[in-house]
Amino acid sequence: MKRSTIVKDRLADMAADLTPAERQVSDVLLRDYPVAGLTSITRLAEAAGVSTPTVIRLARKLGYGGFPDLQAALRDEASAQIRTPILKRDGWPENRSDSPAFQDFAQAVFANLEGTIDRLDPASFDRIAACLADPARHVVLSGGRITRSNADYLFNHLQIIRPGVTLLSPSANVWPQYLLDMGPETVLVIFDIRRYERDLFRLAEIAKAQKAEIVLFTDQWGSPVTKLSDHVVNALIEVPSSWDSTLAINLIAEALIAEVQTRRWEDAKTRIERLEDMFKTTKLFRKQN
Amino acid sequence: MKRSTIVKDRLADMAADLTPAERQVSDVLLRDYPVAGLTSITRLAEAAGVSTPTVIRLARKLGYGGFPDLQAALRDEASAQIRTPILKRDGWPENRSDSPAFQDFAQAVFANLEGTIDRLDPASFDRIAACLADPARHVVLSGGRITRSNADYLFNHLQIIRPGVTLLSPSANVWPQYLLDMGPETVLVIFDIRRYERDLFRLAEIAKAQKAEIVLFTDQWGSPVTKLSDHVVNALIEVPSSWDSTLAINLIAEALIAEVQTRRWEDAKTRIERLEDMFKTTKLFRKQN
DNA sequence: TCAATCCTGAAGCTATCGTTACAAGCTAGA
DNA sequence: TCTAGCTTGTAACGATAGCTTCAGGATTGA
Repeated sequence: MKRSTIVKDRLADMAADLTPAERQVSDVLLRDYPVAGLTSITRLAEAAGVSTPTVIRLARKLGYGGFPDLQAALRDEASAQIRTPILKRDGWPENRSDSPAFQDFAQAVFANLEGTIDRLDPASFDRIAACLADPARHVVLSGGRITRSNADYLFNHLQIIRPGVTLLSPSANVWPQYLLDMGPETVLVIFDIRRYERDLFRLAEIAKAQKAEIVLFTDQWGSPVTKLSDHVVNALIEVPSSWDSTLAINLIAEALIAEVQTRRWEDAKTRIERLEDMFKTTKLFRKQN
Repeated sequence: MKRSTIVKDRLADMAADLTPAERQVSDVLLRDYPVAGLTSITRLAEAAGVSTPTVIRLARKLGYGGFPDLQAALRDEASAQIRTPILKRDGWPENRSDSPAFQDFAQAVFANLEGTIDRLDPASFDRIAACLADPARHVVLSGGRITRSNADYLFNHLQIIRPGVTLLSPSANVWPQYLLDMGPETVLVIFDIRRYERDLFRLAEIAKAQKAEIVLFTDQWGSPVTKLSDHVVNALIEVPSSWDSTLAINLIAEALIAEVQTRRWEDAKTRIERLEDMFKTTKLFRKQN
């Protein structure tokens, strides 16, 4: 019989050959499997009411070199059990000829999206949506070197849904004039992932001093702006590339757009209809060219 | 702020106050959470590439008396996570109070991403990457009302990696001057999802007449530009919202960026280093403000 | 009852762990 | 450029873990 790599199976296989004291250890292990085995040998022995050598003898009987080996096996199992299914999804299309690099990349992105949703506080999401949906508030968006694209994306949609949306220019030297008009009714949305940008921090500082409400989209480590922010979205951004992936940020941005749109459906509807009309008009003009 | 008993939450709360080395530890912990923390402090430190005192400092910062305390907390969490019945582990993180709308949205996005990857022809992906990585080619990008953000995103990154990248202005009336310079060495990247834009089609027509190679990012139904394009990426964009989700387009764009970067690593490396230098210089300038 | 065998824990040893103290290195601001 | 403060790793230390040895105790069969 080939020896199973699963500790639980080995315990079952050897059950008949175990001594009473060893069985007590086995019981404790199985009661909170596999985490129970992840303490020190001393504590495990105490929990089972036996001595430490007994635990070692059990580990050896199961085919491990010693207790640390057994523990490593248990740790691997715990890890495998806890990992969310999407990570180890057997759903990855077989018979595909994607490069391993592409597959790794895609896997990482999925893990990031999942992890980001996992960390997102639903209540916080609601509050952000409420800010952005409030027509009385003025929304100002700003991003950094890379994240300006994300800011642009959110801006692009928000602007269609509601009035009073401004995208700050990437160059910081024109910001002061916008800062002039910021007050308690302003919602400042900042995108700042590593490497965090000093200018954005200063922007947040001044805006905060003027009582603006700050929404921050950042990475898992958190921009310094975090401590100035009223609402923070932490997105996972690491992928097997020398670039960071801002896909998770866009996911939340899109979800917010959908939510905001729902909240102010009546207003947005007419607004969009008017917009469509204008586009049609523009097109007519162009036909003359 | 009441201190959460969940290590993950504490990490998130403190994220902004962590030092770079501590962040590395945090990273390792979260990557295989919570099991990664169940080794010895030495191994954890090694895995994170830091020294053991750093791990202890992190543990203290999170409010634990020392590493063993932190580890005990992690073990409890691992135990709790594994004990929970297989609940709805399939797919959605358990015990979350997300609105159904948000869940539906996220589910749809995941389905879109998977479907998009599924439809993507690896060979085609490679050919597109080859075009974009070829320094002899000139890359021109253009998007529509919504997709200009996607074009901007790809532009933003490509520009850092390689020279000869141009983003067309959203206003079609300045396109002709760019069209003047298009030839067989030009790669024109067009983003066009419903509602497809006539201007983009004309742009493609003229570019095609001048022998430019055309790469098209579109939706599952296919923009009219398809018939003029040499390479087409069809992304799924439907979500339960009155908006379309361009997340799948960004996924492919990001994957392409990673691939292009890999292909021209040597060149890109020095280019990025020079860029970093310039940014540092700019910072020095800014200090005078 | 006795002897042979097996089971078990106490005691001690060594390697490793977790911790502390301190100094070098780095960064930010003047 | 220089200084103050922060960050980080090195080195040294007790404490603990994991392991070995060995002897007491239980069990079994004659």
